[in-house]
Amino acid sequence: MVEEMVDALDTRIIELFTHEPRIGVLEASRRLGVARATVQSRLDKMVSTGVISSFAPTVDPHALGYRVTAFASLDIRQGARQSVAAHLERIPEVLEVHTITGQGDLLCRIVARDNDDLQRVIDELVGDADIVRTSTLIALSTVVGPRVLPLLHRAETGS
Amino acid sequence: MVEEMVDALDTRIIELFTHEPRIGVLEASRRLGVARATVQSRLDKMVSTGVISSFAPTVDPHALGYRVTAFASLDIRQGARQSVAAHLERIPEVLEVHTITGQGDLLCRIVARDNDDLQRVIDELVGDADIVRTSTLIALSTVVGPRVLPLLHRAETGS
DNA sequence: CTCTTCTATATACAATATGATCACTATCAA
DNA sequence: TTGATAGTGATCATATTGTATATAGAAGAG
Repeated sequence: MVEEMVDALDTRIIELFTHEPRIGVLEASRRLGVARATVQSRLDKMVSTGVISSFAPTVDPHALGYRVTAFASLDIRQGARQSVAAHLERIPEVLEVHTITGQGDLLCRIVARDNDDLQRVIDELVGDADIVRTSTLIALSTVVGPRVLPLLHRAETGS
Repeated sequence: MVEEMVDALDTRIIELFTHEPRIGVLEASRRLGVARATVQSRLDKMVSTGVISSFAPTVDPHALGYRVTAFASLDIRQGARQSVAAHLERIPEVLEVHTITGQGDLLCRIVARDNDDLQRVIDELVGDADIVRTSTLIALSTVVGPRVLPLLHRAETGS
């Protein structure tokens, strides 16, 4: 797969739909001063190349009552990655797991309703015998929210 | 703010729009066997309560050529959190920053085009004199993708 | 320089979805 | 019993969509 290029128009389209997702293609084309078909085809292209991976609604765990976010780094037994991954996948509070370099083997992003609940989740997490050691960092606050728009600007052709 | 409840219909609506975001409210109501106004009002409610935080398109940094994801934990000088946060915010490759408990003070999710580029980003990152120490974990692979649907099911009323 | 290809544009049209109501019903709790 | 809340099914005018076409300009290959 080759690196996909985006230009200023692509960026503007994504920004517009990021801020006002419900406007529709026609209204977007009016706002951007281009033809409807242009917006249409740009969107299609970005979806097909994977730059836009989805238009799925973003669900906020916080609003669901999951107020605590934590990062758990797990040391796992040699060769047990597959089974541990399957174990983690079964826990809904585990939102994301990465294999990593460095001291731990896996880094998980987890959420819980509160600190007590976090303990429960961690207990469930380490309930796999192949997990040797864990260390947990609780996220106290979010300083820079999840974002990609600045990156998109940097990736833009000619910048 | 009170914890927001979701029921099975809410979950099905979100799932449907997650898998086929472009179907529209009418088609969704047909698929789910409920009235259009019901889907409409459920969506409106979930947006207003924040359960659905947005319908923004999801941009994939990987497709933009940012193939490396890393987590950097930063120790910062006492009382410099504000200025460091501002510094980090200026770096597009920094996608997310959390204040954390434990050894580090801040945890950042960063991306870069490749390993060399990651070095550049880290150099830029630590270019703030208030950053005392950093340790970086490179994400080698994603074992469990970012997800919230399983959590949504757990949060569902009566489960 | 010329040919080819790609992209954007303008326009058209039928089919469909939207937003906004409304009246009616069922359910639940006080 | 009385409200209050939610879902239903219906209507309506209007706007958007999906799809197609022909054209013009720009960029790249030879």
